[in-house]
Amino acid sequence: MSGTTAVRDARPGRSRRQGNPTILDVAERAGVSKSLVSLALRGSPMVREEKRKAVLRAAEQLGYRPNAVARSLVRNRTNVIGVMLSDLHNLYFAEVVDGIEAEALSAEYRALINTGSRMAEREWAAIETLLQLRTDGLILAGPVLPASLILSAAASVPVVLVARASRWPSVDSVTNDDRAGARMAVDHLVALGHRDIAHVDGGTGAGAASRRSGYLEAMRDHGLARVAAVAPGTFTEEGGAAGIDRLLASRARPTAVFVANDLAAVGALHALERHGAGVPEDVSVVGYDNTALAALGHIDLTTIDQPRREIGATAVRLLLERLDDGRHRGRHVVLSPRLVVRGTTRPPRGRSIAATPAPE
Amino acid sequence: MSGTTAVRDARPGRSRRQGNPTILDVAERAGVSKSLVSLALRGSPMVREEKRKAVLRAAEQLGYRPNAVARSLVRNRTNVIGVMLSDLHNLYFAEVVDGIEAEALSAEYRALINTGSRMAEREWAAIETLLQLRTDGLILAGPVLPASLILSAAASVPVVLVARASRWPSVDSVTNDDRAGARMAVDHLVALGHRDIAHVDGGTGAGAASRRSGYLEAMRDHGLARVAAVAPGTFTEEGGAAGIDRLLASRARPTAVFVANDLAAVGALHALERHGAGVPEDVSVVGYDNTALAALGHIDLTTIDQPRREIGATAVRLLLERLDDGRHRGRHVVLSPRLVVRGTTRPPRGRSIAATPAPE
DNA sequence: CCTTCGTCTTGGAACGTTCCAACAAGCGGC
DNA sequence: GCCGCTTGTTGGAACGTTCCAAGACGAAGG
Repeated sequence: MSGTTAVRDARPGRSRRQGNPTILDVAERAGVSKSLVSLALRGSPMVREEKRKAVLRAAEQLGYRPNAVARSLVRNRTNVIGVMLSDLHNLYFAEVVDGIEAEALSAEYRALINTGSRMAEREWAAIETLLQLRTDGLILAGPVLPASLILSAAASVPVVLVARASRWPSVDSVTNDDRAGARMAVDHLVALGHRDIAHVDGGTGAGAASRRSGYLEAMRDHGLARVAAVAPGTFTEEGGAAGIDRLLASRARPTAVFVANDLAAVGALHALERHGAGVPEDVSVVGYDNTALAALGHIDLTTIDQPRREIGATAVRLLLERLDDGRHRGRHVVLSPRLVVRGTTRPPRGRSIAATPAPE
Repeated sequence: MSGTTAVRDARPGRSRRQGNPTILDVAERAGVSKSLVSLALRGSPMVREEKRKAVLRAAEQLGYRPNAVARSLVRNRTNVIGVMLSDLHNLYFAEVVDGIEAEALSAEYRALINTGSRMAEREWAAIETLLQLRTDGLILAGPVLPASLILSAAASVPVVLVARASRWPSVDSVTNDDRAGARMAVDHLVALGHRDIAHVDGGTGAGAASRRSGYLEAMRDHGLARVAAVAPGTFTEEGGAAGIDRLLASRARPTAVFVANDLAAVGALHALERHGAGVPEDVSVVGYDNTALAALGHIDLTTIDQPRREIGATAVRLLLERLDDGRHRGRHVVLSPRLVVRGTTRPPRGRSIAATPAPE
């Protein structure tokens, strides 16, 4: 216990006091070799208790912080999962990221997010950055990139697609069963007594095609193929409003509308209001995604919920399967949606309802 | 031009065909030294055109991708700005990040995001990760961390606070002039003819205190101190609704309410509806933040806009000042908000209005 | 023909870790 | 009194870059 008479100035010239302290500074102060410091800090059982304490104390005193860059270089592994988010403004992805982070954390990985503002070029730049940083795997959430680029990324690192289907063996994917979700929406409306049910679709948006065909299938199955009507729209507020405008311009007002996502549904709500149609008295509306928007009391939208956290968690698990278990076959997971009934749907006028009829 | 008879198998044993190609593989294929490859790829003017082409071609053929990890290690600089986002679910930050990315990109930096789910502990973990990755600077967006931890991060890397004020010289900050914003809201309502203006506040949320005192000051300046009323709330939908409930329970209905943020304002809208008060016929409502929510046609909320992109861009610029110019004094930038008039405000009943009076 | 000077090009050191083979010391067994 | 084993500890090599001092090679100047 001779105290602080450490080896200290072993190197006469430069005293190593510049920049962040390294493992060597810790070693010097603790009076051991750099290797032992490395061992001790990583909690190896091969280190004598006494030395471990000395190392920990020295590290603490110096404010030592491991250099992940150096570590990654030698280990050839970063323990980082790169997440390319096509759109930060879409709340849908926020919860997916929650799932990603939780699952990654529990496997000793960190998630780093880079975004691509819905532009293919920016998305590729984001991915390129993550690849150069040598992230161990990549999760692409809602990319609008051409498939060729996705495949080229997958050539150097495991890639999982979220909210975009993949058929390739080298790229896994996690998607929602949008077709089934659309059927749920129609089934719900039919069960309430609606027959004249229209659809405002999402154009070329992710999942829009499946939702459209799910709608058409369900209508057919209920013997309503003849009244089925699809108005073109987009996944935006304006798209939903424009869809309603077009719908009402071309035909009699339906008693219910299934809109391709929540944001567009809110646009539809507003457009219906403009056209003097009350929701839900005159027209019932169903959205899709169950975003925070739908849950607002002021909007209170019946919608289809996607298990977003689960989607994110699954994406990480798929990545880890390739990373840790060395899987090579492609896996394409499809998760099931769920109907969430709120205030924008009710039986059409003239149909009684089991519960207390609305007073007004 | 003897073609492809490259030096190739200089190393007899291992043929270097494993993992990603390195600068050495490129050098071998191009028949030059690793140093020249490094120079050529970075666009040095000291490289003869002929060799540059050879290097570029070899790199292309091998699918070479620079290893940012190795580069960072030797340069002791990553060219990465770490962004700790307290809450991915808050759309307010999405646009701040847009500003950050745009500005960072134009300075040859990339932004990497890590999130902290509004929990101090998670936030610190996120920051620690970014520090271990040796990001060149840190932007903390809306942190709920204790100041001591912020300061300890600032000891090793430049730190800029967004949406949280700093007085410390070692930590810069970019905030909005919330006090001025609140005054704008009150001024607008007073100009419309309102006198009985209440406030639902944001509790301990970021900026809530300034907004509250801005409201009180403005009321005083207009000689309305006696009718000023503050109902406690939070920055959530429920908080806004609860604030209205409390307000109406304790006093006569005001003709206008200024709510501390948009989300709470939407909650207030819903609560007023519940209480049978029409907006804006009976009560005018002003929110704060001008989130996408406020702009929805169906909500159409008058609100105070913060220059979010500008806030993000400014944060990056502050960081670069420390990084490139070596500034050491603290800078605390305060940006000005702007009133956005939409459909939830109008003159109180009985007051005429210059424009066409609403027909109903 | 030898210097000197520019223009290119090169090998070696460094960055801060981890990994590995090797070593030191103690200890029991023969 | 040496062997082998276990338990700790160590220095050197490696990871893939960048940086730097120095080398190669002509061309120009004496």
